[in-house]
Amino acid sequence: MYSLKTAPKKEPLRPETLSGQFYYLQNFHQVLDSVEALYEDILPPSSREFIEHFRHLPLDAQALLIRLHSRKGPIIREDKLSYPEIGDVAEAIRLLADVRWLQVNPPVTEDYLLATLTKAEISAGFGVPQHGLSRPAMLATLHVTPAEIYATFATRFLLLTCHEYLQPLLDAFFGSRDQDLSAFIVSELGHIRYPDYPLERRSRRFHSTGDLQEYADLEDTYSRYREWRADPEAPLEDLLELVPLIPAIARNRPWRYRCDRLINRIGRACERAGEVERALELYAMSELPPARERRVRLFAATHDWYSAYTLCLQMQEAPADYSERHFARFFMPRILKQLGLPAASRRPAPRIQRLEGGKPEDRPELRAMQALGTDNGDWHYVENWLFNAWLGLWFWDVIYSDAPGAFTHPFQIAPHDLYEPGFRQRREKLIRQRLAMLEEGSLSERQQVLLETWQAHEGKANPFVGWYEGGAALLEKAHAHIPARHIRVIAERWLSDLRNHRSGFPDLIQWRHDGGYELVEVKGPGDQLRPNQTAWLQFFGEEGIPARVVYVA
DNA sequence: CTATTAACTG
DNA sequence: TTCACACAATCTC
DNA sequence: GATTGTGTGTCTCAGTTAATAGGG
Ligand SMILES: [Mn+2]
Ligand SMILES: [Mn+2]
Repeated sequence: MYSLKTAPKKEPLRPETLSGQFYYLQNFHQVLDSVEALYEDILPPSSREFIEHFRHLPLDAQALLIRLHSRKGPIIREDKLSYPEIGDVAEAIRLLADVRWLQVNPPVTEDYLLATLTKAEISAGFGVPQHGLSRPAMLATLHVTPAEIYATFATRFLLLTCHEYLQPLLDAFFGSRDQDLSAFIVSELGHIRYPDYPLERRSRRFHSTGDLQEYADLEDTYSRYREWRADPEAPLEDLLELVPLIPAIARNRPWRYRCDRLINRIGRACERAGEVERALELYAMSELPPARERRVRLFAATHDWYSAYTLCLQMQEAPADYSERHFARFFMPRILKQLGLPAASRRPAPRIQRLEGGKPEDRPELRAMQALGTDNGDWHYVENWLFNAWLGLWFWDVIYSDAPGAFTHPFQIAPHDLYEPGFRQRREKLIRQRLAMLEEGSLSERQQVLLETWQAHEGKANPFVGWYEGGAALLEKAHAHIPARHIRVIAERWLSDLRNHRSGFPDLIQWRHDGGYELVEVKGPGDQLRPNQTAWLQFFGEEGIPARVVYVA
């Protein structure tokens, strides 16, 4: 792989000697150092080799590789490179090509090459008219081979081929694919301020080379699924090819959720294409709702009432979440009827208040506020913001406390395991303390805690607190009007499933003159309660928390 | 020719 | 990419 | 009424540049 001529120099590049214009290379070296420190023994051998050889490349070659990696690609034209800080780009290209991390004029199909050419260039190069034609229309009439393109244009076409070595390093560093090297810049420029959390004793999110491989396979398959979705012409067969690529189900792995979500989405696509058997197979692999609901519906649609009954019964007795509980409750009577079994009596429909008033062009929530009037107190349109902000502040220190595998790099908005099962269990002691604090001390002391937390962290990126103007005042009101017991039981339910229980709160809240409060969910015509809203409303009813639904005509 | 969009940058 | 929502089309009861 | 799918607004870090679409 490495010829003598390009054999590594003895001394690796020392990133601390880099000047500011190589900021992006400094950042990448930080990634390498961090990943080596945390995951040295489980990195794939090819990635370890990559690191070793990368460190020994000359500065220009290192810099060019990272510059190219930050481009969209996949094909990049040499004549479009303008990097004054890199002295000899041609030499850097030669070095990268020598170690096979880069291909010059690679054997790819012509569409990748054409994507780098402008309409004017294509027109001039191949004599096709460009005026009045959209790009797709122009390309439709054009038939050229890659060889012809290479012969026609003077520039070289570059393709990075080190993705398979580089990606595991970035996966290991970020722990997910939703961030890239731009996180360094965005943070440095102050566009995003991250919360403070402990990084001194980092613990691993990946525990073996297999873990890293499995996660990479999942994400690669996921992006192929997204490509399939984006193309309306793509045949179902292309999608079905992905199914065997989905990693063997990794129970208790952090990426189980993403895995099951991908399975559910492919299953849904199969349903739309009429591939019921395929869909059933896929859903059977997934534990994530609505997999079981879809199976019950498909059994029902094919009149397999016995299978529908068996599965629906399992859902009823051990619902994975509110949506399964909700579905089993309303769908079971239908199945029982088909089987000739007696159905339990229907629950009475909740009483709904109908309101009229407000300007018809306004949003239903605003119309309801006007119609409800302010005789008993002011209304505020807070929806999910209020309780998430309140609880997000109260549990701020818990969320950003040390926990196994929670924090691995400096650009995290939340702990990696925020929405994973076991989030509470891993922080049980602290959570109990914070819950107990809710009903200890004086009202003003607790209010002080909230306000100080707001002031200390205002503006920092986080999953729950939106730092809106006037938000702190609303939270003070909430603290004064909502009894501590109400907050505590809401907190318990919120903590039990942060992903699902962070939404579904009622639209409006009223601070009543009598010191109390009331929650109101507004429904306009054509809108109905969603399962997560029903779940909270039912919970509020059980706990004696004042909440109702109003319908705006 | 102008408005919109995508890519790129720090 | 992700929601939360409004609304339309289609089918079933 | 139930179900499913679609579109919309919101939110993406902010600012510059080049390419494209589309109208006159
Ligand atoms: Mn709402
Ligand atoms: Mn509503």
